[in-house]
Amino acid sequence: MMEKTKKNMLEKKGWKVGTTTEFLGLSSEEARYIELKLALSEHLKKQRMKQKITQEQLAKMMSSSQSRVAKMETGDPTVSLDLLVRSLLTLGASEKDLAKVIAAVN
Amino acid sequence: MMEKTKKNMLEKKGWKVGTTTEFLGLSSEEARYIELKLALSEHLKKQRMKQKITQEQLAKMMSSSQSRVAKMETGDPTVSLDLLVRSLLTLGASEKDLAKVIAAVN
DNA sequence: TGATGATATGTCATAAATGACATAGGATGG
DNA sequence: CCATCCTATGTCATTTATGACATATCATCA
Repeated sequence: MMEKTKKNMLEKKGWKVGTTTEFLGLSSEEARYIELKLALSEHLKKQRMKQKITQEQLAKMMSSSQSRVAKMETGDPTVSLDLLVRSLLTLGASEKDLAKVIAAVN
Repeated sequence: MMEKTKKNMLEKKGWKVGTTTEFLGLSSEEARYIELKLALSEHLKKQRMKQKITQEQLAKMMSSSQSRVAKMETGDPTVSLDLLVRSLLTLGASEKDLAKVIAAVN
């Protein structure tokens, strides 16, 4: 469950989150959507490191840039789910892998 | 597994897919990414209908428009994963629900 | 110390996605 | 037949995401 400090942390990162009350209510779609992205974000970083690949290399594999990969991994709000998923697929993730990460969010 | 006719169908819908050989090879990331979107797309339509909600109503719930919901459900290539996922969350899908749909893709 | 490699942050022009609107197509009842 | 309701398709101005670049921060090691 998300607490107030998490909301602050997210806003510091640049996320535009709704009111605190709404935010603290039983997970709005918005909050859950953000949590989903962050979960994929973390997983991406772990997977990339596990494979001993640099951001630069991953960027090249998917025709992106190092800076964008960095943003993906730091949970920058300008990064889309699309890009996160494509990154994971590029790293060899299976549909089941993705599903596992997503199912673990809450 | 995707066959040639599927590639044609996708291109008719407006998807820009790579070469046939690449496409028919063991699922490129691109193809898998597209299949993922289509799976969510279909699930969205099913869920919305199951709940007896019109595209117009769903659109209002998520501050979108009927035409965009239609595009989501018909697999229009201009629709993002983000929007598909947010739609499903709006319809009350749980993370496990999403995971299930994704895990079933192949 | 500083040099080197990796990651983070800021900015920007371009590309892509979005909501909105108009309108077409389709089904169902009257 | 034709209203009425719903869905699909096309288009477009605006918003948002993207790759690219510069530069900053950080860690490791000689």
